[in-house]
Amino acid sequence: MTMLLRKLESIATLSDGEREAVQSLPVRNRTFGAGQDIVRDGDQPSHCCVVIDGWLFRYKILGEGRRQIFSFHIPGDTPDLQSLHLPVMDHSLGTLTQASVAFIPHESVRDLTLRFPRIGAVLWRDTLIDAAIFREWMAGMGRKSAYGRIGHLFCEMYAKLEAVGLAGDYRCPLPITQGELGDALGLSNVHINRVLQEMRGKGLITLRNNTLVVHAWAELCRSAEFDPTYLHLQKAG
Amino acid sequence: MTMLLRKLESIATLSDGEREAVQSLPVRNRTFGAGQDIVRDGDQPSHCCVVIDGWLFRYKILGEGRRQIFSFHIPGDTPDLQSLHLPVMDHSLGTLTQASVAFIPHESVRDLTLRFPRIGAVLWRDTLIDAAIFREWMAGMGRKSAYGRIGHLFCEMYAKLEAVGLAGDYRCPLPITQGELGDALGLSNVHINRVLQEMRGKGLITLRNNTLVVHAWAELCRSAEFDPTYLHLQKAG
DNA sequence: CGGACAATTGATCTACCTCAAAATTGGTGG
DNA sequence: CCACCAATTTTGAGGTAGATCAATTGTCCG
Repeated sequence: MTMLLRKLESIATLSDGEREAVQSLPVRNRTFGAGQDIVRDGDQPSHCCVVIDGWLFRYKILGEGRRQIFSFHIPGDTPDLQSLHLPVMDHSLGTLTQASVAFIPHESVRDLTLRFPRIGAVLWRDTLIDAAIFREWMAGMGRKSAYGRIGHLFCEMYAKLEAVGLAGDYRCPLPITQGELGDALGLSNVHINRVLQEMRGKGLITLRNNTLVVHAWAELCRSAEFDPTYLHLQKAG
Repeated sequence: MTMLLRKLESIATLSDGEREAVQSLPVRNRTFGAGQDIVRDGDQPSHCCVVIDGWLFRYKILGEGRRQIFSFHIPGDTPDLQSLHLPVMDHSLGTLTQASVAFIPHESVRDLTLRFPRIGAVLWRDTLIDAAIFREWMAGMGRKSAYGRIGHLFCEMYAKLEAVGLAGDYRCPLPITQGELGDALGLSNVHINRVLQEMRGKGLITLRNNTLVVHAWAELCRSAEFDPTYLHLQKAG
């Protein structure tokens, strides 16, 4: 459970007892290939999960092949905490890349939050940040241009990766296809492609081999109206 | 605190002790005119709030007069629980109509959740449903037509109002202007107007005097792809 | 009765979509 | 190491849902 611990400690400072309790959680690890579902819309999961390695994403299928992607998840994330309190899934969780995922029984997590309310608060807080990110995406889809939305997603993913030590130097992994970007941002893959070329043309970014390099961070943030406040990256009081 | 109690009991059955603890919360009531801010982007609130009467909404201002509305709130809602764990606001909360709002100090709510973890779980659950609604709006803004989005919002508001006894008979209050609908759904007020006329023309709905009447519920749900699962209206186990 | 706000209408424009094909890329087995 | 397959990216050519701008009309109150 090192990954979960690292995530929790990035959010709040834990006592020895808390740390030990987290480490003694009964965890079962599983690996998945790319493009597999971990939990499906309508399921009633009995476990929460923590991303150990690889990327996951949450999505929902609408009719006629339409798909909306809600979030991308990186190592340390707990993309499925909601099933702790909402028994039936209203969306799906799948892998973007090959991934290693740790599963913890709901019962153990509930017990943990009862014995250590501060850990409960940290997990609750995590789901609130999740919601804050949803709001930010909503603002993008409702009121920003394709250019602004794409730039914003790049800023967000870089900031999140950097915060857990998986990126730096304005360079980060980004194993997301243009089609997936479109389904996340409410755009077509064709239009994503054209806007990416425009951003490349301006020398703002490079995106190749699943790697994003931002050549002009300040300019990217400005044009995407990116303000990281909503990520609430600072530690909790 | 009758309103909060009613809301909590609509979600889970409370014990006598829990009920009493909720009722003895130190509450301060305030009334607001229409169009006033209750909490602003950047604030660090010290209280949570519960809607007693009237409608609220959450929103964020982007540049150049653009605004994104994230949610509408009706009596019984707790639109500001996130400030309990995220000290600085990343959006604003304002009134849509004249409204009466109850404020409870964060400290008291935290204390309540410590003494009665089940209440904490219910509140946490409430914020998770909030996030589920955000996801549903995202899916609408990303992948649905204006027609589908508007219809979906009508279904959602009716379902939420009906669940707390504020609507029935396919008729409900809806004190939302066409401009506000547009800012919620990522559309212009002009287009909202035209789509509403189309829905009226088909005999689907009536919307006048801040009152919505749905004449063909099943057809509206179908055309909006509305499935209430995401509202998680059933009581918690 | 007047003033402000909300709804409606008309005309024009454009950001982004759809469809379809071609070019690239990356992974795989031989 | 190469050839090949499938998935992705890229390009081109229309098409359209919804935006913008600017009146006009309607409605609600004080």
